[in-house]
Amino acid sequence: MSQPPWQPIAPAKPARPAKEPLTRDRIVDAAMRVLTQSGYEAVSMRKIASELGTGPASLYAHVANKRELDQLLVERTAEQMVFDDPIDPDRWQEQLKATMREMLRAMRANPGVARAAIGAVPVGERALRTTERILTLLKAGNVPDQAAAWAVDLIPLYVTAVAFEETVQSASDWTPEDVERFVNNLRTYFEGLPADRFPLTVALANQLTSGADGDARFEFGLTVITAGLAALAPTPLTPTPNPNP
Amino acid sequence: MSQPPWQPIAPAKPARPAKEPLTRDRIVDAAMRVLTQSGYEAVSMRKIASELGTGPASLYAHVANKRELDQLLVERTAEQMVFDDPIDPDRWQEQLKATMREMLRAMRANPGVARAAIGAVPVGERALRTTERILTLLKAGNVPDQAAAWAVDLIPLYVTAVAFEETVQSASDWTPEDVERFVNNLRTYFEGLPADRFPLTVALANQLTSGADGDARFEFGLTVITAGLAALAPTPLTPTPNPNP
DNA sequence: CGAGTGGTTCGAACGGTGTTCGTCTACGAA
DNA sequence: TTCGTAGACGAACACCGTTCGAACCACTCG
Repeated sequence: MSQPPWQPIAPAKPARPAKEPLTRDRIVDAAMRVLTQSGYEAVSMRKIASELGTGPASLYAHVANKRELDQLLVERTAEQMVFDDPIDPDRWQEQLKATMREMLRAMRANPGVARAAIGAVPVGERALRTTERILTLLKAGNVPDQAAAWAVDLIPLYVTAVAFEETVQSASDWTPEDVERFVNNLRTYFEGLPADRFPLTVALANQLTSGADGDARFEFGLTVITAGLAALAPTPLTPTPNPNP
Repeated sequence: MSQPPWQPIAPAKPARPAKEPLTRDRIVDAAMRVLTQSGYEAVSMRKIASELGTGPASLYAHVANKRELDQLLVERTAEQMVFDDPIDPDRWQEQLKATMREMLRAMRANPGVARAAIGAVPVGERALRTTERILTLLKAGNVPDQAAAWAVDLIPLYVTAVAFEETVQSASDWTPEDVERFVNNLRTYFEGLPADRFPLTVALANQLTSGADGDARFEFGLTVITAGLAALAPTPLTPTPNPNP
């Protein structure tokens, strides 16, 4: 009872005023706090509970299990994605890339949530806006319906996989120097391979180990996927000098 | 000293006859057994140890930690991939797809290994052959060096993500009927959305929920990635009826 | 031959995890 | 006021990865 009353300045708030009872929202809030501060590995029922000043068993009245809580975290992350750029059919490829960049940004802002997202079908309110936006952009690009629908699966899968990969390697408490040393070792390892059996791996050792630091690889994936989708359009609307009937 | 001499009946056995000592290989063998039988979640140091008739502490003389063991499982899986198709530059796109299919096949044969593979850089002997093969195929397709090098990252990432997604949803002990029911519910959910805000999601509800069963979605990803990579070639060697200068 | 020595084996334990059980409490309805 | 019930929660269960320290074993060196 040492807790002060959490009344906001205006007491006319619709929510409960004192000794705030546990709710789903408060639990997800606490989980997000732990997630952004300490990463996914640290998000345990115990830590969330202690963050709320209670025990782990209390959470189970509002959340079925940790998987469900993970799903809620994914939805929270989806809610943080903002797509305010009005759709311009002529720039659909660039806008699709920007959409994917925004998805990655939101996932990076909540390190570790990708792990929960990779197997989850997004059915939440805001995730649907992402789906609708992707479909609209692909429609603008004249991509066939079935292809567009499957792209709705492919695109989040790629973005999530990239985010997950990043969190996995950042979770192993490596310093940037460690990463650089590892990459250097990897390059010299590639260069030292028997050139008769792995000629291209040896020759491209530099390229293989470049871009490990940041976004270049992700941008490459964006380019590949966007170009691949564009190639599925029966009549390309892209600025190709192609005077089609 | 109560231990009797462990000589077997026939002393001419080629393998070690008695009380086989722990080795890395035997540990990985046991881990693979657990993995294929019970999935990744079940692969614990304790279970592996008891499979070998010992305690978990014994493993640490041969394996640094569980992450290293995971890496070894990934390498084992990579060793199971067979690429005996001689490279034919004219069919590089189809052969690239076949390579990715083989990667998925091997990962499916070891359910759960994808989870260990998704954050791991493949440096093992056999994983290098995959790398070399991908590079060779992309070279045949006239893909630029840096693009080919990054594709070596992109392609396993996609295949692994697909495999991981599959294992996640199969790990949640759903029967095929459950999956079908879930997909049906999802479709009616999409169909029932407000059509003014999610017009395309409603209209494409059927396509969005199709192909959940098997390989259609994976094949779609292959097509997109391959086409996207082909588009990066400065002078396309693909059979496109494009009389370019 | 005896003494050391360095690597394996492994029981026990530490500190963590998700989850369940059963008790208790507090509040709205009757 | 009493009752019923939903939520809170301490305690416990069955796991997990990992470490410690003692026994053990096959060697080599003196």
